[in-house]
Amino acid sequence: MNCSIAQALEIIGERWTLLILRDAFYGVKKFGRFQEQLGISRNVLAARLNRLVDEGILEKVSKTAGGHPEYHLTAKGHALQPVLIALAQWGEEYMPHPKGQRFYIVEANTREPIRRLEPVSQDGRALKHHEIVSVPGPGILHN
Amino acid sequence: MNCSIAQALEIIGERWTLLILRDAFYGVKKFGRFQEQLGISRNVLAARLNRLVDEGILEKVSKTAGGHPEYHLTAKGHALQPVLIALAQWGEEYMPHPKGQRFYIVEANTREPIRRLEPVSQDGRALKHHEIVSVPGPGILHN
DNA sequence: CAGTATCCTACGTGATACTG
DNA sequence: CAGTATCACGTAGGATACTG
Repeated sequence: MNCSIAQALEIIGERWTLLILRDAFYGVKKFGRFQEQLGISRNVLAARLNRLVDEGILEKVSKTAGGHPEYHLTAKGHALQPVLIALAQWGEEYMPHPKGQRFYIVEANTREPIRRLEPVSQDGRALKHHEIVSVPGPGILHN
Repeated sequence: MNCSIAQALEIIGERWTLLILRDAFYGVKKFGRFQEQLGISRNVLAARLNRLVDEGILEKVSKTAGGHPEYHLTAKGHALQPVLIALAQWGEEYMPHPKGQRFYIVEANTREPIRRLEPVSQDGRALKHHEIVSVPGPGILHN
């Protein structure tokens, strides 16, 4: 399916994958930490990590201080942050915890919550969902 | 798992679901159109649509002009647009089609491409991935 | 056209045991 | 600790036939 969303989901649409990446953004790097955080079985975790390394989303760093390998987000991996933020904000808004926000995504320096992620025009105006359309480009037209 | 990302994925993490929603954003409303667009089997499509209606993401409208039911995005559904945009932009950037962009997401009026989705601080500064952290809120602390 | 019901298969997942 | 190998299970998915 020639669609960037479908292509993206081919990789990160697998179960567990986005949760692994969520933890990676939280700073988790070691196999065992992922495993205990997620409660995922070891073989599946290994498969997912390998896949993410193959796709260039994580980088396996073998020569670490402790002698144990670590998994680091690459630039391609870091570029997924908006996806996770969008998911988190949607989840907080429409499936809230009764006691309030589970997490605040804040600016590291000021500790101020960031804005809700929203589409903006080139000149910086926020766009409502009906002000947006998608139009075919060369990648679709020339098959 | 008490995490807004995990909660969100519980619903929209199922295979096909985000592709169904992508088509819904493209304006697809009828069962048959979804089916032919996606090449999904009818029973699975029916299950997914029902789930999305149950979750308040789609609304089933039975009294239409043609007499056939339609599925419309609700506010909760429209709120997922940033997720899809983030996925699409990531896919276009890191898994590009050799002939160029498959789609441009543009402002409806001007036909100008929108900006890349990015986290911004309250006062509107763009934030790099390392300038962002997430801190626990009441929904986590009080279990 | 818009589903539902049934069957069958394949794959994803977890549990466990094993290795370096 | 960081995996790999194997097995056993459940379920998601497609195909097909049927219904209003």
